[in-house]
Amino acid sequence: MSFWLVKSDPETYSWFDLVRDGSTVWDGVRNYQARNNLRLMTAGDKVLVYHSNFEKSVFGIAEVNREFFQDPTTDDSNWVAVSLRYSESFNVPVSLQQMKSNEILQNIGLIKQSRLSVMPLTVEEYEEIVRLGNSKG
DNA sequence: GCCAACGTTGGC
DNA sequence: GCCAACGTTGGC
Repeated sequence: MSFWLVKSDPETYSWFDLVRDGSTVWDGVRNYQARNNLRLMTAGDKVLVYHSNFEKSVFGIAEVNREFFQDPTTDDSNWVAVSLRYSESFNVPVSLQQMKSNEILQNIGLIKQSRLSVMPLTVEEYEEIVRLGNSKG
């Protein structure tokens, strides 16, 4: 099993939309590096969902429930989508600032390469973010 | 709203 | 194949 972090502009599609919908097609990715990561996802992989822009926090955990397929929003076969299923919401969202000041998380793509929208996490990084998200208040 | 970082495009 | 110009993203 692998671990990932995906970014979304909450005005386009937010974590709360995923909570409501139960699952969604993660489409519209138009960056080769992000696309390559989508192609590496396998069913059951854990995916943290981050809001860019004004919220800048990880809100919870989703799971890959359908591996990559042609992005339905384009006929261009370069681009793929996956389907994600809601898994669990954090007690407290984990902010970008918290992650930046955490030693374990110094090398995550979110900090190192702020424009990449789909990135892998190590198990240590994944578990640290989940730990922060499930801590009390 | 500004700007840094980065990706893409196109002229040569 | 290089690189300048341009567009987009996202943090501040």
